[in-house]
Amino acid sequence: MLRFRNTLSGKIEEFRPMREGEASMYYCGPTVWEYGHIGNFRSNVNADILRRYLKFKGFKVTHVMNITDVEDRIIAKSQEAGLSIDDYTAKYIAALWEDSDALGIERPDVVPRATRHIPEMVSLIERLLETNHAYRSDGSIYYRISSFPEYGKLSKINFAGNIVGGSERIDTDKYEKEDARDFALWKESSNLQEPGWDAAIGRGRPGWHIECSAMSMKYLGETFDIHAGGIDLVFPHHENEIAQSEGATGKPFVRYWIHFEHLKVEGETMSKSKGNYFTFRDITAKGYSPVALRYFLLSVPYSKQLNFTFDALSGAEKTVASLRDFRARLSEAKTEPGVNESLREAGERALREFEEGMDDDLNTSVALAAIHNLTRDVNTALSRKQVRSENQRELLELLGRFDTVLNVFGNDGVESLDAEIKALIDERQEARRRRDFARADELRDELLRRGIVLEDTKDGVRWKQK
RNA sequence: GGCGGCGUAGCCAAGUGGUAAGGCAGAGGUCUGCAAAACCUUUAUUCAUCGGUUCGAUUCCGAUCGCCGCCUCCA
Repeated sequence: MLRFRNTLSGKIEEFRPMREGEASMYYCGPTVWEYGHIGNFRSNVNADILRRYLKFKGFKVTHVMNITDVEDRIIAKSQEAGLSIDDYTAKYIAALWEDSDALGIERPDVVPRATRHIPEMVSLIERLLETNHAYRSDGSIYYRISSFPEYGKLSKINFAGNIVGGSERIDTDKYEKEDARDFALWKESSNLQEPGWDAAIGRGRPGWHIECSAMSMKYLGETFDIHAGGIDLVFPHHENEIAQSEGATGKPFVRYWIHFEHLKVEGETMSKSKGNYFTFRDITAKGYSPVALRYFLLSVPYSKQLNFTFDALSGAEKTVASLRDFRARLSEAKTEPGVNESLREAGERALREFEEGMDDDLNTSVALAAIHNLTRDVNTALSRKQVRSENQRELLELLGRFDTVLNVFGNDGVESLDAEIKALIDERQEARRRRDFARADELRDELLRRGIVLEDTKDGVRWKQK
Protein backbone atom coordinates (compact mmCIF):
# COMPACT_ATOMS: atom_id res chain seq x y z
CA MET A 1 0.00 0.00 0.00
CA LEU A 2 1.74 3.12 -1.26
CA ARG A 3 1.52 6.16 0.99
CA PHE A 4 2.66 9.75 0.56
CA ARG A 5 2.60 12.81 2.73
CA ASN A 6 0.18 15.11 0.97
CA THR A 7 1.08 18.76 1.53
CA LEU A 8 -2.58 19.67 1.14
CA SER A 9 -3.69 17.69 4.20
CA GLY A 10 -0.31 17.57 5.89
CA LYS A 11 -0.97 13.88 6.47
CA ILE A 12 0.28 10.56 5.18
CA GLU A 13 -2.34 9.30 2.75
CA GLU A 14 -2.77 6.12 0.79
CA PHE A 15 -2.29 6.73 -2.91
CA ARG A 16 -5.52 6.10 -4.78
CA PRO A 17 -5.29 7.37 -8.34
CA MET A 18 -8.26 8.70 -10.28
CA ARG A 19 -8.14 5.83 -12.72
CA GLU A 20 -7.37 2.32 -11.58
CA GLY A 21 -3.82 1.36 -12.44
CA GLU A 22 -2.86 4.74 -13.87
CA ALA A 23 -0.99 7.63 -12.34
CA SER A 24 -0.59 11.11 -13.73
CA MET A 25 2.15 13.34 -12.41
CA TYR A 26 3.41 16.82 -13.08
CA TYR A 27 6.79 17.96 -11.86
CA CYS A 28 7.69 21.62 -11.72
CA GLY A 29 11.11 21.39 -13.24
CA PRO A 30 13.89 23.91 -13.24
CA THR A 31 14.07 27.36 -14.70
CA VAL A 32 16.62 27.26 -17.47
CA TRP A 33 18.72 30.34 -17.12
CA GLU A 34 21.99 28.73 -16.01
CA TYR A 35 23.47 25.29 -15.25
CA GLY A 36 21.50 23.44 -12.63
CA HIS A 37 23.00 23.21 -9.17
CA ILE A 38 23.12 19.90 -7.32
CA GLY A 39 20.20 20.83 -5.10
CA ASN A 40 18.18 21.22 -8.24
CA PHE A 41 19.26 17.79 -9.33
CA ARG A 42 18.25 16.33 -5.99
CA SER A 43 14.69 17.32 -6.84
CA ASN A 44 15.05 15.94 -10.35
CA VAL A 45 16.32 12.63 -8.97
CA ASN A 46 13.50 12.52 -6.43
CA ALA A 47 10.94 13.08 -9.16
CA ASP A 48 12.60 10.25 -11.08
CA ILE A 49 12.40 7.94 -8.04
CA LEU A 50 8.74 8.82 -7.58
CA ARG A 51 7.98 8.09 -11.19
CA ARG A 52 10.00 4.87 -11.28
CA TYR A 53 8.46 3.56 -8.07
CA LEU A 54 4.95 4.20 -9.36
CA LYS A 55 5.91 2.03 -12.33
CA PHE A 56 7.41 -0.57 -10.01
CA LYS A 57 4.03 -0.73 -8.27
CA GLY A 58 2.40 -1.45 -11.61
CA PHE A 59 0.94 1.94 -12.45
CA LYS A 60 0.93 3.19 -15.97
CA VAL A 61 2.53 6.58 -15.44
CA THR A 62 2.24 9.75 -17.43
CA HIS A 63 4.99 12.10 -16.33
CA VAL A 64 5.00 15.72 -17.40
CA MET A 65 7.89 18.01 -16.48
CA ASN A 66 7.78 21.65 -17.46
CA ILE A 67 10.63 23.86 -18.46
CA THR A 68 10.22 27.48 -17.50
CA ASP A 69 11.62 29.69 -20.20
CA VAL A 70 9.69 32.96 -20.09
CA GLU A 71 10.34 34.39 -16.68
CA ASP A 72 11.60 37.96 -16.44
CA ARG A 73 15.10 36.93 -15.43
CA ILE A 74 15.50 34.84 -18.58
CA ILE A 75 14.16 37.68 -20.68
CA ALA A 76 16.67 40.04 -19.07
CA LYS A 77 19.56 37.60 -19.51
CA SER A 78 18.79 36.90 -23.13
CA GLN A 79 18.51 40.60 -23.92
CA GLU A 80 21.82 41.18 -22.19
CA ALA A 81 23.35 38.51 -24.42
CA GLY A 82 21.66 39.92 -27.49
CA LEU A 83 19.90 36.62 -28.14
CA SER A 84 16.35 35.47 -28.58
CA ILE A 85 14.88 33.56 -25.65
CA ASP A 86 15.19 30.31 -27.60
CA ASP A 87 18.80 30.94 -28.53
CA TYR A 88 19.68 31.92 -25.00
CA THR A 89 18.02 28.92 -23.32
CA ALA A 90 19.07 26.29 -25.90
CA LYS A 91 22.49 25.77 -24.32
CA TYR A 92 21.09 25.31 -20.85
CA ILE A 93 18.32 22.99 -21.96
CA ALA A 94 20.83 20.82 -23.82
CA ALA A 95 23.03 20.75 -20.70
CA LEU A 96 20.05 19.84 -18.55
CA TRP A 97 19.37 16.73 -20.64
CA GLU A 98 23.00 15.75 -20.77
CA ASP A 99 23.31 15.99 -17.00
CA SER A 100 19.98 14.27 -16.39
CA ASP A 101 20.94 11.39 -18.66
CA ALA A 102 24.25 11.03 -16.86
CA LEU A 103 22.39 10.91 -13.55
CA GLY A 104 20.23 8.08 -14.83
CA ILE A 105 17.05 10.13 -14.85
CA GLU A 106 14.41 8.83 -17.24
CA ARG A 107 13.23 11.44 -19.67
CA PRO A 108 9.68 12.56 -18.86
CA ASP A 109 6.88 11.59 -21.24
CA VAL A 110 6.06 15.20 -22.02
CA VAL A 111 8.25 18.26 -21.54
CA PRO A 112 6.16 21.32 -22.31
CA ARG A 113 7.86 24.67 -22.56
CA ALA A 114 6.15 27.86 -21.57
CA THR A 115 7.12 29.62 -24.77
CA ARG A 116 5.25 26.96 -26.75
CA HIS A 117 2.03 27.29 -24.78
CA ILE A 118 1.11 30.95 -24.92
CA PRO A 119 -2.31 30.30 -26.53
CA GLU A 120 -3.24 27.84 -23.76
CA MET A 121 -2.27 30.37 -21.12
CA VAL A 122 -4.20 33.12 -22.87
CA SER A 123 -7.36 31.08 -23.05
CA LEU A 124 -7.07 30.16 -19.38
CA ILE A 125 -6.70 33.84 -18.54
CA GLU A 126 -9.75 34.63 -20.64
CA ARG A 127 -11.66 32.03 -18.71
CA LEU A 128 -10.60 33.64 -15.45
CA LEU A 129 -11.67 37.05 -16.72
CA GLU A 130 -15.08 35.65 -17.65
CA THR A 131 -15.55 34.09 -14.24
CA ASN A 132 -14.49 37.28 -12.47
CA HIS A 133 -11.40 35.72 -10.95
CA ALA A 134 -9.23 38.14 -12.88
CA TYR A 135 -9.25 41.84 -13.64
CA ARG A 136 -7.36 44.31 -15.77
CA SER A 137 -5.28 47.12 -14.43
CA ASP A 138 -2.98 49.36 -16.43
CA GLY A 139 -2.94 46.90 -19.34
CA SER A 140 -1.90 43.97 -17.20
CA ILE A 141 -4.17 41.28 -15.83
CA TYR A 142 -4.20 40.15 -12.20
CA TYR A 143 -5.74 37.33 -10.28
CA ARG A 144 -8.34 38.47 -7.76
CA ILE A 145 -7.53 36.52 -4.65
CA SER A 146 -10.63 37.71 -2.82
CA SER A 147 -12.63 35.69 -5.37
CA PHE A 148 -11.09 32.44 -4.17
CA PRO A 149 -11.85 31.94 -0.47
CA GLU A 150 -9.76 28.78 -0.25
CA TYR A 151 -6.61 30.72 -1.09
CA GLY A 152 -3.88 29.63 1.33
CA LYS A 153 -5.11 26.07 1.81
CA LEU A 154 -1.87 24.53 0.54
CA SER A 155 0.70 26.72 2.27
CA LYS A 156 -1.46 27.52 5.34
CA ILE A 157 -0.17 31.03 5.12
CA ASN A 158 -1.62 33.36 7.65
CA PHE A 159 -1.73 36.70 5.92
CA ALA A 160 -3.01 38.50 8.98
CA GLY A 161 0.23 37.80 10.83
CA ASN A 162 2.33 38.44 7.81
CA ILE A 163 1.64 41.85 6.51
CA VAL A 164 2.76 44.09 9.28
CA GLY A 165 2.54 47.75 8.40
CA GLY A 166 2.51 47.20 4.63
CA SER A 167 5.68 45.22 4.20
CA GLU A 168 7.62 46.25 1.14
CA ARG A 169 8.18 42.59 0.45
CA ILE A 170 4.62 41.93 -0.59
CA ASP A 171 3.79 45.09 -2.44
CA THR A 172 6.56 45.28 -4.99
CA ASP A 173 4.44 45.86 -8.07
CA LYS A 174 4.25 49.36 -9.26
CA TYR A 175 0.84 48.82 -10.83
CA GLU A 176 -2.48 49.26 -9.15
CA LYS A 177 -3.77 46.07 -7.61
CA GLU A 178 -6.98 45.62 -5.67
CA ASP A 179 -5.15 43.62 -3.03
CA ALA A 180 -1.47 43.36 -2.25
CA ARG A 181 -1.66 39.57 -2.57
CA ASP A 182 -3.08 39.64 -6.11
CA PHE A 183 -0.57 38.35 -8.62
CA ALA A 184 0.04 38.95 -12.32
CA LEU A 185 -1.42 36.59 -14.89
CA TRP A 186 -0.41 38.67 -17.88
CA LYS A 187 2.09 41.49 -17.89
CA GLU A 188 1.71 44.18 -20.48
CA SER A 189 4.64 44.58 -22.86
CA SER A 190 3.83 47.96 -24.29
CA ASN A 191 7.42 48.61 -25.17
CA LEU A 192 8.18 46.80 -28.44
CA GLN A 193 11.78 46.18 -27.37
CA GLU A 194 10.40 43.99 -24.63
CA PRO A 195 9.54 40.44 -25.62
CA GLY A 196 5.83 39.93 -25.83
CA TRP A 197 3.15 37.99 -27.57
CA ASP A 198 0.20 39.50 -29.40
CA ALA A 199 -3.01 38.08 -28.05
CA ALA A 200 -6.69 38.93 -27.81
CA ILE A 201 -6.04 40.06 -24.24
CA GLY A 202 -3.35 42.47 -25.43
CA ARG A 203 0.35 42.37 -26.20
CA GLY A 204 2.18 40.97 -23.23
CA ARG A 205 3.92 38.09 -21.55
CA PRO A 206 2.63 35.55 -19.06
CA GLY A 207 3.12 35.70 -15.32
CA TRP A 208 5.11 32.92 -13.74
CA HIS A 209 2.29 30.84 -12.33
CA ILE A 210 -0.10 30.57 -15.24
CA GLU A 211 2.14 28.29 -17.32
CA CYS A 212 1.93 25.39 -14.92
CA SER A 213 -1.84 25.59 -14.63
CA ALA A 214 -2.29 25.76 -18.39
CA MET A 215 0.25 23.10 -19.32
CA SER A 216 -0.56 20.57 -16.62
CA MET A 217 -4.27 20.70 -17.41
CA LYS A 218 -3.59 20.45 -21.12
CA TYR A 219 -1.64 17.21 -20.81
CA LEU A 220 -3.17 15.62 -17.71
CA GLY A 221 -6.71 16.98 -17.50
CA GLU A 222 -8.42 19.45 -15.18
CA THR A 223 -7.89 17.12 -12.24
CA PHE A 224 -4.86 14.88 -12.01
CA ASP A 225 -3.11 12.73 -9.43
CA ILE A 226 0.26 14.05 -8.36
CA HIS A 227 1.91 17.44 -8.52
CA ALA A 228 5.50 17.49 -7.30
CA GLY A 229 8.15 20.13 -6.92
CA GLY A 230 10.65 21.74 -4.61
CA ILE A 231 9.36 22.78 -1.21
CA ASP A 232 10.11 26.41 -1.95
CA LEU A 233 7.40 26.36 -4.60
CA VAL A 234 4.59 25.73 -2.12
CA PHE A 235 4.13 29.45 -1.76
CA PRO A 236 3.37 31.31 -3.86
CA HIS A 237 3.75 29.21 -7.00
CA HIS A 238 1.64 26.18 -6.18
CA GLU A 239 -0.83 28.11 -4.09
CA ASN A 240 -1.41 30.32 -7.11
CA GLU A 241 -1.71 27.37 -9.45
CA ILE A 242 -4.54 26.05 -7.31
CA ALA A 243 -6.26 29.43 -7.37
CA GLN A 244 -5.94 29.68 -11.15
CA SER A 245 -6.98 26.15 -12.00
CA GLU A 246 -9.74 25.66 -9.48
CA GLY A 247 -10.97 29.18 -10.07
CA ALA A 248 -11.34 28.46 -13.76
CA THR A 249 -12.70 24.91 -13.60
CA GLY A 250 -14.47 24.71 -10.27
CA LYS A 251 -12.93 21.26 -9.89
CA PRO A 252 -10.18 19.98 -7.62
CA PHE A 253 -6.87 20.58 -9.38
CA VAL A 254 -4.50 18.05 -7.83
CA ARG A 255 -5.12 15.09 -5.54
CA TYR A 256 -1.65 14.69 -4.04
CA TRP A 257 0.89 17.46 -3.61
CA ILE A 258 4.39 16.19 -2.94
CA HIS A 259 7.22 18.57 -2.05
CA PHE A 260 10.91 17.77 -2.07
CA GLU A 261 13.07 19.08 0.74
CA HIS A 262 16.22 21.04 0.06
CA LEU A 263 19.86 20.13 -0.07
CA LYS A 264 22.21 21.89 2.29
CA VAL A 265 25.95 22.11 1.72
CA GLU A 266 28.26 21.64 4.72
CA GLY A 267 25.32 22.45 6.95
CA GLU A 268 24.56 25.71 5.23
CA THR A 269 22.36 27.03 2.49
CA MET A 270 24.00 26.70 -0.87
CA SER A 271 24.73 30.11 -2.28
CA LYS A 272 27.20 31.66 -4.63
CA SER A 273 28.29 34.24 -2.10
CA LYS A 274 29.21 31.51 0.39
CA GLY A 275 31.30 29.74 -2.23
CA ASN A 276 29.48 26.46 -1.64
CA TYR A 277 27.40 26.53 -4.79
CA PHE A 278 28.01 23.46 -6.95
CA THR A 279 26.57 22.48 -10.28
CA PHE A 280 26.47 18.93 -11.53
CA ARG A 281 29.37 19.82 -13.79
CA ASP A 282 31.45 21.14 -10.90
CA ILE A 283 31.09 17.78 -9.18
CA THR A 284 32.02 15.62 -12.16
CA ALA A 285 34.92 17.94 -12.95
CA LYS A 286 36.31 17.02 -9.54
CA GLY A 287 36.31 13.40 -10.63
CA TYR A 288 33.19 12.11 -8.90
CA SER A 289 31.00 9.82 -10.91
CA PRO A 290 27.40 10.76 -11.75
CA VAL A 291 26.10 7.48 -10.34
CA ALA A 292 27.75 8.23 -6.99
CA LEU A 293 26.05 11.61 -6.93
CA ARG A 294 22.76 9.96 -7.81
CA TYR A 295 23.23 7.46 -4.98
CA PHE A 296 24.04 10.22 -2.54
CA LEU A 297 21.11 12.38 -3.59
CA LEU A 298 18.61 9.55 -3.22
CA SER A 299 20.12 7.98 -0.10
CA VAL A 300 17.92 10.05 2.19
CA PRO A 301 14.14 10.33 1.72
CA TYR A 302 12.91 13.35 -0.22
CA SER A 303 11.00 14.58 2.81
CA LYS A 304 14.20 15.26 4.76
CA GLN A 305 16.80 17.91 4.22
CA LEU A 306 20.06 16.36 3.15
CA ASN A 307 23.49 17.73 3.98
CA PHE A 308 25.99 17.54 1.14
CA THR A 309 29.64 17.00 2.06
CA PHE A 310 32.47 15.70 -0.06
CA ASP A 311 33.14 13.04 2.58
CA ALA A 312 29.64 11.72 2.13
CA LEU A 313 30.00 11.81 -1.65
CA SER A 314 33.24 9.84 -1.44
CA GLY A 315 31.41 7.32 0.70
CA ALA A 316 28.71 7.04 -1.93
CA GLU A 317 31.39 6.46 -4.55
CA LYS A 318 32.69 3.46 -2.57
CA THR A 319 29.24 2.12 -1.94
CA VAL A 320 28.24 2.31 -5.56
CA ALA A 321 31.44 0.56 -6.61
CA SER A 322 30.81 -2.28 -4.20
CA LEU A 323 27.23 -2.69 -5.41
CA ARG A 324 28.44 -2.82 -9.00
CA ASP A 325 31.16 -5.36 -8.13
CA PHE A 326 28.69 -7.42 -6.18
CA ARG A 327 26.37 -7.77 -9.12
CA ALA A 328 29.25 -8.62 -11.45
CA ARG A 329 30.57 -11.26 -9.05
CA LEU A 330 27.16 -12.83 -8.66
CA SER A 331 26.68 -12.80 -12.39
CA GLU A 332 30.05 -14.46 -13.07
CA ALA A 333 29.82 -17.06 -10.29
CA LYS A 334 29.94 -20.69 -11.30
CA THR A 335 27.08 -22.33 -9.45
CA GLU A 336 25.83 -25.87 -8.93
CA PRO A 337 22.27 -26.64 -9.98
CA GLY A 338 19.51 -26.41 -7.42
CA VAL A 339 18.39 -23.89 -4.84
CA ASN A 340 19.54 -22.78 -1.42
CA GLU A 341 16.30 -22.18 0.48
CA SER A 342 17.68 -19.85 3.12
CA LEU A 343 19.20 -17.66 0.44
CA ARG A 344 15.88 -17.62 -1.38
CA GLU A 345 14.27 -16.42 1.84
CA ALA A 346 16.89 -13.70 2.18
CA GLY A 347 15.91 -12.46 -1.26
CA GLU A 348 12.23 -12.51 -0.40
CA ARG A 349 12.88 -10.64 2.81
CA ALA A 350 14.92 -8.01 1.01
CA LEU A 351 12.16 -7.43 -1.51
CA ARG A 352 9.59 -7.15 1.26
CA GLU A 353 11.68 -4.66 3.23
CA PHE A 354 12.52 -2.66 0.13
CA GLU A 355 8.86 -2.35 -0.75
CA GLU A 356 7.75 -1.57 2.80
CA GLY A 357 10.31 1.21 2.94
CA MET A 358 9.38 2.70 -0.41
CA ASP A 359 5.66 2.37 0.31
CA ASP A 360 6.18 4.49 3.39
CA ASP A 361 6.45 7.86 1.67
CA LEU A 362 9.39 6.70 -0.45
CA ASN A 363 11.79 5.95 2.38
CA THR A 364 14.84 5.22 0.26
CA SER A 365 17.08 4.87 3.33
CA VAL A 366 15.12 1.84 4.46
CA ALA A 367 15.02 0.45 0.93
CA LEU A 368 18.79 0.75 0.58
CA ALA A 369 19.39 -0.87 3.97
CA ALA A 370 17.40 -3.89 2.73
CA ILE A 371 19.65 -4.12 -0.31
CA HIS A 372 22.84 -3.80 1.72
CA ASN A 373 21.74 -6.54 4.08
CA LEU A 374 20.98 -8.81 1.15
CA THR A 375 24.33 -8.01 -0.40
CA ARG A 376 26.12 -9.13 2.72
CA ASP A 377 24.16 -12.39 2.92
CA VAL A 378 24.80 -13.22 -0.71
CA ASN A 379 28.47 -12.31 -0.53
CA THR A 380 28.86 -14.65 2.41
CA ALA A 381 27.11 -17.43 0.51
CA LEU A 382 29.25 -16.77 -2.55
CA SER A 383 32.48 -17.09 -0.58
CA ARG A 384 31.22 -20.36 0.87
CA LYS A 385 30.08 -21.67 -2.51
CA GLN A 386 26.52 -21.90 -1.22
CA VAL A 387 24.82 -20.07 -4.08
CA ARG A 388 22.95 -22.42 -6.40
CA SER A 389 21.96 -21.74 -9.99
CA GLU A 390 18.32 -21.01 -9.10
CA ASN A 391 19.44 -18.49 -6.48
CA GLN A 392 21.79 -16.90 -8.92
CA ARG A 393 19.06 -16.42 -11.51
CA GLU A 394 16.49 -15.19 -8.97
CA LEU A 395 18.87 -12.83 -7.21
CA LEU A 396 20.13 -11.25 -10.40
CA GLU A 397 16.55 -10.69 -11.42
CA LEU A 398 15.81 -9.18 -8.03
CA LEU A 399 18.74 -6.77 -8.29
CA GLY A 400 17.42 -5.80 -11.69
CA ARG A 401 14.03 -5.05 -10.16
CA PHE A 402 15.56 -2.90 -7.44
CA ASP A 403 17.50 -1.08 -10.08
CA THR A 404 14.44 -0.25 -12.15
CA VAL A 405 13.68 2.10 -9.26
CA LEU A 406 17.07 3.18 -7.93
CA ASN A 407 19.28 2.85 -11.00
CA VAL A 408 22.49 2.80 -8.97
CA PHE A 409 24.11 -0.50 -9.90
CA GLY A 410 25.60 0.95 -13.05
CA ASN A 411 26.25 -0.90 -16.26
CA ASP A 412 26.61 -4.64 -16.01
CA GLY A 413 27.72 -4.93 -19.60
CA VAL A 414 30.92 -6.93 -19.90
CA GLU A 415 33.59 -4.55 -20.99
CA SER A 416 35.92 -5.78 -23.65
CA LEU A 417 39.57 -6.05 -22.88
CA ASP A 418 42.12 -4.91 -25.36
CA ALA A 419 44.62 -7.54 -26.47
CA GLU A 420 47.62 -5.86 -24.92
CA ILE A 421 46.02 -5.74 -21.48
CA LYS A 422 44.92 -9.32 -21.82
CA ALA A 423 48.47 -10.36 -22.67
CA LEU A 424 49.76 -8.61 -19.54
CA ILE A 425 47.20 -10.37 -17.37
CA ASP A 426 48.10 -13.72 -18.90
CA GLU A 427 51.77 -13.07 -18.43
CA ARG A 428 51.18 -12.25 -14.77
CA GLN A 429 49.24 -15.46 -14.28
CA GLU A 430 52.13 -17.35 -15.82
CA ALA A 431 54.60 -15.57 -13.54
CA ARG A 432 52.48 -16.49 -10.52
CA ARG A 433 52.46 -20.11 -11.61
CA ARG A 434 56.25 -19.99 -11.68
CA ARG A 435 56.05 -18.29 -8.25
CA ASP A 436 57.96 -15.39 -9.72
CA PHE A 437 56.11 -12.92 -7.51
CA ALA A 438 58.43 -10.04 -8.16
CA ARG A 439 57.56 -10.18 -11.85
CA ALA A 440 53.87 -10.74 -11.07
CA ASP A 441 53.72 -7.67 -8.84
CA GLU A 442 55.54 -5.62 -11.43
CA LEU A 443 52.89 -6.57 -13.99
CA ARG A 444 50.08 -5.87 -11.54
CA ASP A 445 51.48 -2.39 -10.94
CA GLU A 446 51.76 -1.83 -14.66
CA LEU A 447 48.11 -2.82 -15.11
CA LEU A 448 47.08 -0.54 -12.28
CA ARG A 449 48.79 2.33 -14.07
CA ARG A 450 46.59 1.50 -17.04
CA GLY A 451 43.51 1.63 -14.84
CA ILE A 452 43.01 -2.11 -14.42
CA VAL A 453 42.53 -3.51 -10.92
CA LEU A 454 43.07 -7.23 -10.40
CA GLU A 455 41.50 -9.56 -7.87
CA ASP A 456 42.84 -13.07 -7.48
CA THR A 457 40.09 -15.56 -6.69
CA LYS A 458 39.92 -19.31 -6.42
CA ASP A 459 38.37 -19.45 -9.86
CA GLY A 460 41.09 -17.34 -11.41
CA VAL A 461 41.75 -13.67 -11.82
CA ARG A 462 39.05 -10.98 -11.97
CA TRP A 463 39.74 -7.58 -13.38
CA LYS A 464 37.85 -4.30 -13.41
CA GLN A 465 38.31 -0.76 -14.51
CA LYS A 466 39.58 1.46 -11.75
C1' G B 1 7.66 39.78 13.23
C1' G B 2 4.30 35.29 11.21
C1' C B 3 4.56 30.01 9.97
C1' G B 4 7.16 25.27 9.43
C1' G B 5 11.34 21.69 9.77
C1' C B 6 15.77 19.83 11.95
C1' G B 7 19.81 18.81 15.88
C1' U B 8 21.31 10.60 16.40
C1' A B 9 28.80 7.87 16.62
C1' G B 10 34.78 10.93 12.78
C1' C B 11 31.29 11.79 8.08
C1' C B 12 26.23 10.97 5.48
C1' A B 13 22.06 9.33 8.12
C1' A B 14 17.05 5.79 9.02
C1' G B 15 13.98 5.09 13.00
C1' U B 16 10.67 4.05 17.27
C1' G B 17 6.85 5.02 23.92
C1' G B 18 10.30 -0.42 25.86
C1' U B 19 15.72 0.40 25.66
C1' A B 20 19.69 2.61 18.71
C1' A B 21 18.78 0.43 10.59
C1' G B 22 22.24 1.11 6.65
C1' G B 23 26.59 3.27 4.06
C1' C B 24 31.62 5.50 4.41
C1' A B 25 35.89 5.94 7.55
C1' G B 26 38.69 3.46 11.94
C1' A B 27 40.58 -1.08 14.88
C1' G B 28 41.45 -6.48 15.14
C1' G B 29 40.95 -11.08 12.48
C1' U B 30 39.92 -14.90 8.28
C1' C B 31 41.38 -15.63 3.25
C1' U B 32 45.85 -14.45 -0.01
C1' G B 33 52.83 -15.56 -1.98
C1' C B 34 51.73 -10.29 -0.92
C1' A B 35 47.69 -7.50 -2.26
C1' A B 36 42.74 -6.57 -3.79
C1' A B 37 37.84 -8.04 -3.01
C1' A B 38 34.72 -10.46 0.29
C1' C B 39 33.53 -12.16 5.08
C1' C B 40 33.78 -12.18 10.71
C1' U B 41 34.42 -9.27 15.22
C1' U B 42 34.54 -4.39 16.98
C1' U B 43 33.23 1.09 17.06
C1' A B 44 26.71 5.76 20.42
C1' U B 45 24.87 2.40 27.81
C1' U B 46 23.33 6.70 24.09
C1' C B 47 20.03 10.05 20.30
C1' A B 48 21.86 19.20 21.36
C1' U B 49 20.99 20.91 26.73
C1' C B 50 17.72 21.32 30.99
C1' G B 51 13.11 20.15 33.06
C1' G B 52 8.11 17.51 32.92
C1' U B 53 4.50 13.32 31.78
C1' U B 54 5.13 7.84 32.10
C1' C B 55 6.44 1.59 35.07
C1' G B 56 9.66 3.17 31.07
C1' A B 57 11.43 8.68 26.30
C1' U B 58 16.00 9.26 21.73
C1' U B 59 10.72 8.93 20.46
C1' C B 60 5.24 12.84 23.90
C1' C B 61 5.07 18.05 26.40
C1' G B 62 7.71 22.72 27.92
C1' A B 63 12.03 25.81 28.04
C1' U B 64 16.98 26.99 26.28
C1' C B 65 20.89 26.93 22.61
C1' G B 66 22.21 25.97 17.44
C1' C B 67 21.01 25.13 12.24
C1' C B 68 17.60 25.17 7.84
C1' G B 69 13.29 26.72 5.04
C1' C B 70 8.87 29.72 3.44
C1' C B 71 6.62 34.71 3.93
C1' U B 72 11.64 37.77 -1.82
C1' C B 73 9.52 34.38 -9.66
C1' C B 74 15.53 29.94 -5.36
C1' A B 75 14.59 22.74 -6.48
